[in-house]
Amino acid sequence: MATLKDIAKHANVSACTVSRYLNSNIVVKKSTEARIQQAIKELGYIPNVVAKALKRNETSNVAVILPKINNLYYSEITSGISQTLSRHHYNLFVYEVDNQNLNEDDILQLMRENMIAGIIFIGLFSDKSFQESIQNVLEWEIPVVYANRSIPYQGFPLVYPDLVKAGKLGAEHLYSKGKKKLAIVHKHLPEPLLDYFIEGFGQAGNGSFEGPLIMVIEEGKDLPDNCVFTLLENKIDGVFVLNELSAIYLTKALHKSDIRIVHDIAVLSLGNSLMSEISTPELSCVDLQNRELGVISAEMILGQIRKQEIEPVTVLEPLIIQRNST
Amino acid sequence: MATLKDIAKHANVSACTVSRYLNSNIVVKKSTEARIQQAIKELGYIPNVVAKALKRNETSNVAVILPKINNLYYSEITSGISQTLSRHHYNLFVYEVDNQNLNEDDILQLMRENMIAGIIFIGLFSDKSFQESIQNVLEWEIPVVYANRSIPYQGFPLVYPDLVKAGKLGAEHLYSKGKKKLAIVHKHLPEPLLDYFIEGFGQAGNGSFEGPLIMVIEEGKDLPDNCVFTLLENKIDGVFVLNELSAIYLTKALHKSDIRIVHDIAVLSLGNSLMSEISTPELSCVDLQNRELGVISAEMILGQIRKQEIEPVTVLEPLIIQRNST
DNA sequence: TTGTAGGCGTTATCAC
DNA sequence: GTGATAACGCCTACAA
Repeated sequence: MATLKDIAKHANVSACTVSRYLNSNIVVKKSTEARIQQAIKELGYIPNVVAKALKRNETSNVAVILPKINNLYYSEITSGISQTLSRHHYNLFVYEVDNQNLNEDDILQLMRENMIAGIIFIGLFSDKSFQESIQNVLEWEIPVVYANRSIPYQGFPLVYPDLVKAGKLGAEHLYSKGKKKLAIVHKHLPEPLLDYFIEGFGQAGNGSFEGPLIMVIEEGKDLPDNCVFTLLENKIDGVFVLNELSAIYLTKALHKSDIRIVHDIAVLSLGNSLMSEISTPELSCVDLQNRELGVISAEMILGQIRKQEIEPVTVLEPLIIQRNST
Repeated sequence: MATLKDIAKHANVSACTVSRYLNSNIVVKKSTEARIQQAIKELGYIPNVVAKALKRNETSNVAVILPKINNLYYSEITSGISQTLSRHHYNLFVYEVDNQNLNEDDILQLMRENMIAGIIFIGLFSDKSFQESIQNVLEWEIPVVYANRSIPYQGFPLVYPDLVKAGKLGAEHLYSKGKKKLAIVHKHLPEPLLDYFIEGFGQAGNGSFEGPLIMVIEEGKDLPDNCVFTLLENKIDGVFVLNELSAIYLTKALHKSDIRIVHDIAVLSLGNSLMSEISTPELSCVDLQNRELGVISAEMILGQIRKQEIEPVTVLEPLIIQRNST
């Protein structure tokens, strides 16, 4: 395969002239340019990005670390990242950590070996090792973004949806439909995250309503135990399910028990993937803007790579999507 | 950052000894090994994969080219690929071509610049430029797999589901439920692909039943025009929808028209993502084994990279999944 | 069992 | 405007 040197020889210039011309670092004479262009065409020159990376000590590769790519929640984000990176001529590595025998340290090792230009972590790392990994990443001083992780700022850039606002929007929406007794169903959400939603509920209705009933889904289950019974017993008429899939299962369970969705109990979901749209009834939801989250994550990585000042924390505004379950 | 040379110096050996030791090309003396290990630990050595790639003229990076990552159909396949590659210490580049201003030639250029070890194409490329791209790939002689593209063998490895079998299974399933007049609904499927299904229908029931009614969904629409009306008019009692999303929309449309799914019209879907499971009613489907397809694609790429003889064409056996729509 | 030296393809430095 | 030279970090004959 033709190299820069070959081009140089063929065009009767030095390799460095070709290099600088291609990287538009210099202006060359018209005649030189023509000869170089012709050589490139004739020899079918393909630049070697690997050699370039070695010399420059940086690649154009960004890695996304996520639990699972075959999950619309994560793949929406990833698609936003992919689109943004590609527009800036960066490549995207994807690493799934769920499936595989990869732990956080393995991943970091891999990143460094491959001279990754930046890393976007999506979702939750196992909390035990999280603090240590963070430490390693910070020491390494590589561009990094934690996407979709609603935690206090600890020295690395964050992008996440405003969960308090999500809670508030959700509660307000349900109240506005005339619902009085609300519940939150969540799938083993860590305490601090859940608290954001509860805080949002508190803000809705100026605190004049009582707090929501909290119901948790055990690991490996689709719904809380005795879910429908508990809802009825507590005379709940509006449920905010903090997980799209569970929201769907809930509507199924309610339907099976002949409880009318909306009229008897309204169900509001969180996240706005295709699943909400295709389920029956179509789910109203609080849209967390996942694609946008991906786009912003990528932009923040690129900003860091280019040594620009970036906003350390970006909080996205959730949106209410009205469909047929509320 | 510590390099191989640093390790060598620190361990009082030559760089080449360290290199060969790390690549397990030689056995070194116990004492040497100990010193090297210690040096690596003390200096925190991270191998530079980029330099290695330059020297060896090959990377461990495999690229997946697909239309859309935020689509369960493709992301299931991708997840299978990711898992397999990671087990063999290969990295995965993902390129979306749908979203972006990337055409086939841009992609190929990118692949070559980055010294990609192999490429997996998922799904359909625009047919105009497809033949040309193929030509380029073949000339380049890089490992490549076309996944999920049911076409005749043209010199490059293929993995795809047996669509004739899928059609046969689907028809047999519907017949076995007592359905007599079947229809196929497809979303602008290219002629040859559609013909596979029709052939499969022919094989079911030993040709003693009449051929299915073919209904096509126009670009940008969810269902064929006058879909329900046409089904009723033709007294169709079993529909095989060759697109999961459309199958869901069809059940919705039928429900809206007060037509009983299963009893009046059975709906069979193609593909077995989470969507089939969560829709109402839960969709029976022909499972195309997408994750398995990804796993095999990755294995075929790895086989080629390792210069092993590989099966040029792998055809996957579809499976019937019985749920509540048939 | 270990070391020496050259080169992979590119870019940066300095000179002209 | 252009060129010579060295260097990025690693691997691999070949030599010892």
